[in-house]
Amino acid sequence: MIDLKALRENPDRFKLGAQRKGVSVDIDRVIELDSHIRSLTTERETLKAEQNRLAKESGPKIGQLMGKLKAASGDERAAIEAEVNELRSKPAKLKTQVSVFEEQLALLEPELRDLLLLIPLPPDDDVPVGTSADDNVELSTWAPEGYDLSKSFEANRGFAPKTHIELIESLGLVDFERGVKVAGTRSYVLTGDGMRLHQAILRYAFDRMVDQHGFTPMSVPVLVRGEAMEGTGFFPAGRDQTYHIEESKRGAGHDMYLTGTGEVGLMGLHADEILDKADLPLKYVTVSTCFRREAGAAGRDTAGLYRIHQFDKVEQVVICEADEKASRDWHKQMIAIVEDLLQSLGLPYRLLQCCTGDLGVKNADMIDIECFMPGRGDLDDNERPTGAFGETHSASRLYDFQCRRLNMRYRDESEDGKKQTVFCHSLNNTVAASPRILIPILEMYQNEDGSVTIPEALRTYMGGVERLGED
RNA sequence: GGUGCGGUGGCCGAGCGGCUGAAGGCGCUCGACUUGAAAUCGAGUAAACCCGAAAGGGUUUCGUGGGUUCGAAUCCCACCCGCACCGCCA
Repeated sequence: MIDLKALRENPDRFKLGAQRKGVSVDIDRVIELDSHIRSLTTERETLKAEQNRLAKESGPKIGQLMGKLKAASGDERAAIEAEVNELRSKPAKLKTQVSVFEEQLALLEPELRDLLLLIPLPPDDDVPVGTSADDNVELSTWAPEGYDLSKSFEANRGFAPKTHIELIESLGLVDFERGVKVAGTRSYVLTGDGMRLHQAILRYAFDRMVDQHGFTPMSVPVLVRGEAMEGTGFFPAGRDQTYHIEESKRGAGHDMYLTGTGEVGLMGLHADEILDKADLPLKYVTVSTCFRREAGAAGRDTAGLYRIHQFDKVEQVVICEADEKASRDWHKQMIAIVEDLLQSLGLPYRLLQCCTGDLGVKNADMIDIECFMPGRGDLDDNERPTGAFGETHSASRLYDFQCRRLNMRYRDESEDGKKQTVFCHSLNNTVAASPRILIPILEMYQNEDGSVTIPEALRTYMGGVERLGED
């Protein structure tokens, strides 16, 4: 949720932001509704104040008169009754007047709310303007000693790489056929060492977050109420991407949704809370199963483990004070954590500055981290892939966009010493999403004989196994 | 699935038609005492929105929505959520 006051003061900033993000939303209508609602509100409140005043004034009088009435009779009685009726009628008149305004407001307020939910957070000025992923900007690359990203995998290693799909098949790590049998397209079953490697990377990443980076480990619901989806900014825009459990159709009180990221559960934890400033920043890590419908991605990445409906992800979330510098610093730190992890695994990667058109409604800034996948990319003359980077991580900086929607605040003192409540800032970043991360691991660690070496860091999580596919 | 109970401020908890934006406690802030701290004592301390340069004023909010009433945290209705016990069960 954006700040309505800020929009009122500077609508152009939000118009430009929406335009740069490629989101079409009628901001002029929002301004019109807002000013209309405010003038109606003022009138209603004036009447209401008068009504309250009268009620306070005439209440005791009515009480007194009613007392007298008991003892009175004849003309005196009639006079008292008339006076009581008079006293009662004034507030009643106001009440009908108030209800006229209330009816009008009841029509306009939901419209404003619905529109507000659609207005994107304007991208920061230092985010490059662009319309699609093609306009994203590479910031840096990293590769382990002895691997030169400017050369092909074959030039580096002396043999042509197999794709992760080929390696998976020959090593028996995944059963796609049976996955599809059980759950349909884009489903899979990790088998044997495939499942073990999947668990190994998740646990390795999770443990590092807790042990080395001091994040608080959490388990969170992946089946959540709509409020959590809306609060985190995934609704209404991302409804299509979300599995919807229509429990209300079965008589339950409300529907449920399967989350596409642990971010939803983690951010939902403190919704509607006023936090203690001393408790910030909150640093949470969770590992959760993620569900994505991948609507609109029909035909893209249909083979292999790249684009699937269900996966597991270690996710980091930071909730910090409302300070741009703090947000920016945490963003860098959270990216550094991932770089450190990837370097410990010896996986080549690059940092990609997402352009405005690739940000989504809730981000001010987003850095994607892409691992190098030798089995991806365009095909060469021999119909073999030439290798390409593939997104494995995404680091978002959201300012107070989510915390406004979630109503997550903390107490602070303003410069003049006054106490106030402030919306927190939030950030999130992938730590490791598997099985997608298995793609670069398998493809980069493959050997000429078709075996795959287990990265050293993961071996303790693999019962000491050093190599898959060894005779 | 059955039965019972309940949802009040940052937290706990009282109130059960007007004097209640809400007792009391905890927490927090400031002050006194103290070499300092603890303890103790005193004062203060809800949120959102609107008007205002500010001082200040107004409206709303006791789960949500509707109703009764001159007036509702308090009465009525519907809904949501939670807890306890029983049944079933990983």
